[in-house]
Amino acid sequence: MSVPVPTRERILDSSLAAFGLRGYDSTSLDDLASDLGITKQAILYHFSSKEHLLTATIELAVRELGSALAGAADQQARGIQRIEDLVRATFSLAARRPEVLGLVRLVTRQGGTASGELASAMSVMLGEAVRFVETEMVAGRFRRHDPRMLLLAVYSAVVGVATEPEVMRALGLEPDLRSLVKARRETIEFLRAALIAD
Amino acid sequence: MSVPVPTRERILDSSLAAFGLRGYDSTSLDDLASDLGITKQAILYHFSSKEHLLTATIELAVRELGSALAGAADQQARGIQRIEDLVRATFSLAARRPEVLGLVRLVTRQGGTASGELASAMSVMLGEAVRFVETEMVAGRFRRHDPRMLLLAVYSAVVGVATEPEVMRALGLEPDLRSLVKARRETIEFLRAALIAD
DNA sequence: CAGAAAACTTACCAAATGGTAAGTCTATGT
DNA sequence: ACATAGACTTACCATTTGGTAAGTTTTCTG
Repeated sequence: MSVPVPTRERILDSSLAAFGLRGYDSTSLDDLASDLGITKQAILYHFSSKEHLLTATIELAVRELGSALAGAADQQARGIQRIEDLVRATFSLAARRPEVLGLVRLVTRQGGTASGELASAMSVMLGEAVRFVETEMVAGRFRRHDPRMLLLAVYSAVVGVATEPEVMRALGLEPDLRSLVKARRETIEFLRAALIAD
Repeated sequence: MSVPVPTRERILDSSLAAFGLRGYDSTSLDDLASDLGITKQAILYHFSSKEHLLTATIELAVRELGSALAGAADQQARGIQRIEDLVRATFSLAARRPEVLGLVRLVTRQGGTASGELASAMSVMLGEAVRFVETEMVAGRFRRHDPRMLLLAVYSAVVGVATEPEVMRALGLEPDLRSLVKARRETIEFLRAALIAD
């Protein structure tokens, strides 16, 4: 017997999908409401303005991103294994819920008012990542690079591959599950080649 | 004595900047017009609808992208040198005219009606790139990968690094010219490590 | 210089958008 | 049974938006 999902959560789910896949300005409250079979004012009852809705949606995305990554990364894993875990988790998230990474990207690009929270959450994650990469470099398991630049390249490559279906199409690849699996494997290979010290 | 720039071109320049940096839906014709000191109807005189304006803007971006890359890539260059030329050109474009890559990204992501031309232009470029990479692999200068997947990773890494200032900030890097130069150098190092066969 | 085409502007307009005000229905605790 | 609070809906509203119609000014041409 399924418990009915509270309206508030349904709104957040819908707006995460819409904002993440189509963008903030491209999504009207009326669109959201009619998708949910409610009225716009029901949304404004739960979230006092569109911007507040965006803020709450970003919070949700941060939680989902955080739990997806935290759940995947074995804290004990070292070297390329840990990177592999994270890439796998990122691709899995991109396949299951593309809107989450879409929203992260939207916010990191536009940077508006509501982005403070995501920016700080990202800062924490990236700070940990920098320390991890530095440790690996000191231990001689990774090639020497500027850790921050390296992470920027890795982040861009992974999120890009995972979220650019149109580019895949332009390359003659269908963005279906099989291709995504292949893209993940190749991305890991690529990173392995770039990272592992001889 | 500078010749006055025709209104049509001024509109295209403005809309390239606005669409590329802020997005299509986020840019109103009234905004564009008041920036240019003309009325919205002057825009609609030159371009019969907002969508037509987008199409023309995309054409402009494709031309700029094409000439930036064509001008940089020495057709004779082989191996990593050619990749380096292209990365350098891409970063240069990202620094000089971030809106061009922004628009390319916008269109490759949203895919709408007007994207046909850019998609086909990209297909051509990427087709050439695939053949180039294959040649290099056969010649033993590059490691063996799936060329298309490799290009997807390279494209994502380069365009990502060049166009994600917010992520740079989250990493504690200011997206100024010096950091961009450093990012370019590191990206080339990264690609070199990933690509060059032992 | 006449006149026509090009390059605009002023004046509108219908639809969409985010948001407010006020009412309705329902559950719940007293 | 009844007030009360929560969860909505119906009814509006001001602004913004893309777009049309009709004029006006400028530029080119015969």
